[in-house]
Amino acid sequence: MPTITDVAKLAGLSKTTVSRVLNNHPYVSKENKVLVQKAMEQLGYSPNPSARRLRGQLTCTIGVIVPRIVNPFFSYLVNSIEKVAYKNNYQVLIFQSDENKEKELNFLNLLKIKQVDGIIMTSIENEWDSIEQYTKYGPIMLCNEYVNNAKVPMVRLDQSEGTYIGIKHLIERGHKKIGYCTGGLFAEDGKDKDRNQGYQKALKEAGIAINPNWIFVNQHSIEDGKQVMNQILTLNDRPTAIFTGSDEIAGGVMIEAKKHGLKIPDDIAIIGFDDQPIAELLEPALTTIRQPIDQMGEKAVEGLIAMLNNQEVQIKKIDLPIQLVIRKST
Amino acid sequence: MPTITDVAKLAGLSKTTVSRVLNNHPYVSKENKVLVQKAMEQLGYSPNPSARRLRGQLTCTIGVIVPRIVNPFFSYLVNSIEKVAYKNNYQVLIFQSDENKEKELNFLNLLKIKQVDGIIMTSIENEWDSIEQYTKYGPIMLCNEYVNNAKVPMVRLDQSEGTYIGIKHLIERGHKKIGYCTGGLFAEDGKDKDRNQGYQKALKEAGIAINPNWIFVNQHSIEDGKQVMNQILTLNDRPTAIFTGSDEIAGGVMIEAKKHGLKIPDDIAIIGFDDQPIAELLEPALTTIRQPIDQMGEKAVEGLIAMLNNQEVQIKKIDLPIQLVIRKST
DNA sequence: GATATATATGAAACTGGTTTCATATATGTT
DNA sequence: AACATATATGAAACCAGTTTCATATATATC
Repeated sequence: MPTITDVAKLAGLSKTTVSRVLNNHPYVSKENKVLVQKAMEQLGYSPNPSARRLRGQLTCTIGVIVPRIVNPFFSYLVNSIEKVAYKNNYQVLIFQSDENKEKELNFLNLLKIKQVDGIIMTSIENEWDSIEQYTKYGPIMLCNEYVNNAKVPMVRLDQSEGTYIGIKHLIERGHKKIGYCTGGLFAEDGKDKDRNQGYQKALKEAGIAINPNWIFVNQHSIEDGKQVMNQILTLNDRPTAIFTGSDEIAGGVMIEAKKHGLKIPDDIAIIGFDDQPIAELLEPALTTIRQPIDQMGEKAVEGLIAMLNNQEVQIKKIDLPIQLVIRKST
Repeated sequence: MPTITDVAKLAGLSKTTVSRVLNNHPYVSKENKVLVQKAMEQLGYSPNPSARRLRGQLTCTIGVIVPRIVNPFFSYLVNSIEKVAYKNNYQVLIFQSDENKEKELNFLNLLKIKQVDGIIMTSIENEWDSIEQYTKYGPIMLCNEYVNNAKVPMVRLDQSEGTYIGIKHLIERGHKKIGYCTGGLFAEDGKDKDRNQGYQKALKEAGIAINPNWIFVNQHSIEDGKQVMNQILTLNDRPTAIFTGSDEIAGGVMIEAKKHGLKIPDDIAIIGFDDQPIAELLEPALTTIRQPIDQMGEKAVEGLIAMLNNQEVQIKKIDLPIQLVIRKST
């Protein structure tokens, strides 16, 4: 591996001048700049990132925190993040928080020790106060999950509106008994809180009272969905429709409903969230609320890189469009 | 951020001794070792990885190459790799080759410039000859995809056997006209070649001739699966069963078959590969060949870390068990 | 008791870059 | 012409560690 010294020797100049060319400093003559560039090319030189890093500079790495990569929503998000990062010559360090507060802080610490230039958080486990202090070590961008009053940029969609149009769709189909799955019922901020608000708003508008028996908390996976359905089956007064909060939960609900001979959507209508590929594969195909995942990833990376380049951090909230995709399950 | 110098000062010793403690060198007295450890604890010291890296040592980062993270097979693999890596204090740099040779080489280059300690390749785009040269910069471990005669360790399962039991299962169900999807028909080595062999072996044993019209090359995604089904529909002489090579392709085949009124498995039997979560969600539930993904990821990371620790590189092939999961689609 | 070996420690050199500082020359201004 | 400023360059210090080398002491061997 050639070093900066090799390049300097070949070009007949000092390390300093080579470093200046490398970093686009002013005050290098055109002729010498060309000389250096030729020498670099001839040697196939590329600067050692560790050495640059040591001096407190670029690491060309961005960290991404996801709760679980196996959740297709997040693997699609990581996919688009990685693609845009690659185009911009950034590497992507991936990290699963596993919904564990300590793991999350461990990863944020990489900002402090200059292992990553910035971090995209697609989920948030800790209180915002604990996270905020890390922003002094490098930029943090929120994508998907968010904290409304946080002073960092965020890419998100209006979860309240998404849930509202989903529930409203069920009401328009004639349903009055609507089940509701949520990540957290008493969320004080962010996605779950906004979703809960959308749910309440839609019911209130239609003059429908909330039935606590039909609310299912802390739901995420296919397995959770199955359990929700089994819980519903034990009820005397059952909901005729259910809003699931993710296509995975919807899949679990559906498989278990069919197993017990229920017809979808006649006996129970199901609506998902995300519009993942499985939405189309399910039988009947799943009505769901589409999130523009690719766009979310793109905007997040572009925003983060912008923060890394412009010194002045702009705190922007980027809201993306939301869309109801009606298929056969409602 | 405290540095090694701060620790040395507080302990009243030299940087050298602190470094020795840090790296478990012999010849440090017990008393001084304790002194150093106490100082480190008191200061909340953690060594700067860039500085260590610069000296050509540990980066505590392993790279993982996947073709596409959105393929659930690979997101599950990455999941288990990340979990085991985290337990062992390693970070995971993720990289999508997108089935692009140049991108793959770009990533392997991180080994050369000491950005990662080692790399796990879950897919292989380039000829092995081009890849092999990178092994001199750091260990490469193959996981899932493999090159039989490569002199690097690999974690895999017997793809030939997997395909063989899958096809044999179809034959036992009375099928004689069996369609076959494959990544590459003329693969000279690795997974696809072995799968093709298993396919041929099963047919040969049953005295069934291969019909080239029923072979579909370069298949990977749900969309591909749909196209396969559409191609089948154009045939006068159609297969009565199809081996798909992945649950995703199987899903695509199934959705399209149902769309055209075919009954599964009566009109066409479908068998997948991987046993992904969707296998169970499909209607009818998918018969498939299970790959022990979690175990593959675990073994790959453990193997790579072993190579990084023991200087002597053991070239081991780890074969994992394979299993036919019979559901309703066959 | 003399010599060889194992244990223990620190000063200084080194890794590959970036940054600071000193210096030299070219250009602009009065 | 005298002085100020802009341009251009390199030597040396620096980042935070690791490694080499020199040296001192303790223990083992003959």
